[in-house]
Amino acid sequence: MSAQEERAPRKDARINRDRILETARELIEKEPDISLNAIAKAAGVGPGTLYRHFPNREALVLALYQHEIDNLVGLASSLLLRNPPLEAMRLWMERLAKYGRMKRGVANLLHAAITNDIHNSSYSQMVGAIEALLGAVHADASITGADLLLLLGFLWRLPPGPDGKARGERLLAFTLDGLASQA
Amino acid sequence: MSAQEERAPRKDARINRDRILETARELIEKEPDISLNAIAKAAGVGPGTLYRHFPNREALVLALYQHEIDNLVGLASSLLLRNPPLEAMRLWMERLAKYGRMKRGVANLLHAAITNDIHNSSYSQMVGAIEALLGAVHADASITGADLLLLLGFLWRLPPGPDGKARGERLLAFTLDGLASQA
DNA sequence: TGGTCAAGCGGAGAACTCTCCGCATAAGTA
DNA sequence: TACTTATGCGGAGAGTTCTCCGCTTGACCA
Repeated sequence: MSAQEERAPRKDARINRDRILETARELIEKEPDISLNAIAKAAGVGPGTLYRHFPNREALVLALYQHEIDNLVGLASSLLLRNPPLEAMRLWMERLAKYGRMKRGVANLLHAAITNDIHNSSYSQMVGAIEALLGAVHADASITGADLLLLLGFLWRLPPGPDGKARGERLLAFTLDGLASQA
Repeated sequence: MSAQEERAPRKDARINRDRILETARELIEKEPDISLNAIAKAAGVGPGTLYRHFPNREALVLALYQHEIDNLVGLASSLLLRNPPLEAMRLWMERLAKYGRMKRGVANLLHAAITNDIHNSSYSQMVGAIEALLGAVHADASITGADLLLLLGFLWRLPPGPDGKARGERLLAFTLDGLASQA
């Protein structure tokens, strides 16, 4: 039972958090490898404050891209409304691939979300979206949503450039064929 | 043309390299996250020396496991001699999975070899082994050896424990089904 | 409005990775 | 053997990640 009452955060804490995020967005855009200390300084807070809000670089980047993850998650259900299941799956994966290619940030953050902290909410959202797609394709899949997300990890480890794109497309086609043949 | 004569390394350099490797093998066994400085100190060399021989942690771990990579590469051809292609492929992948599970080192190092340095010899050896297996399964595969190695990356990103093992087995079966249905 | 106290802050500092460069020395040369 | 030189060595130190803890302050209550 014991529903632990999470007291709302203090206002200054919220302000600091927002300032850090805003500053980080600008600085990381310019220079992806900028140090967290430098971000803290630019945001006008101490390093301790930054690290309290975001325990490591990945957590910070994750927060930066939370919005885009939300989009991706929402996309799954809307694709399912308008398309046959396999087609929805294909379209969704292509969008995922696009994120993986464009923003290496999304890439690493998803990997981090997957590996570091299994109770991470972004991770469960993503798994949920995939489960929905997978369930539409066939009710009793041999692999789970989490399995598939892990498998799709290749999308954010592709080398940059047209070569990487081609490899991503081949592997995606391979994966979809596998899913289709199970249906 | 210009075949640049690589002069043989100095004897003391070779000795130091070996001492570092030997020390690293012992220390990393006990404590995987031990600092490179600590390894250098234990090996009786300065940090600079360690970093000259191995530019970063991954390069060092890669050197430690070079022997096991050689084994894996050799295994591919001997499996092909004794088994039908698909079975050889299956057995080889299972061995790969075992390495991935047992030694997280092999894991990360392979990832590093794949992503960082495309001209890395361990990487090309592995791709070669996979090409051989793939070629035996079907002459005109839609995916390349490098593609498949990238796909198999899930093997060294599995969570530890029985849960991870089960997931690995499911994904491996999925992958093999896909390869088989292309044959 | 003043008092209480937990939430939150900042920065000193520990530990680490990796680089740079002056010095030592192994390996060729005469 | 004595000389030369470029290969390799070591460690100081710059830059980074992340932690710890004493101090500050916002939020709630009387």
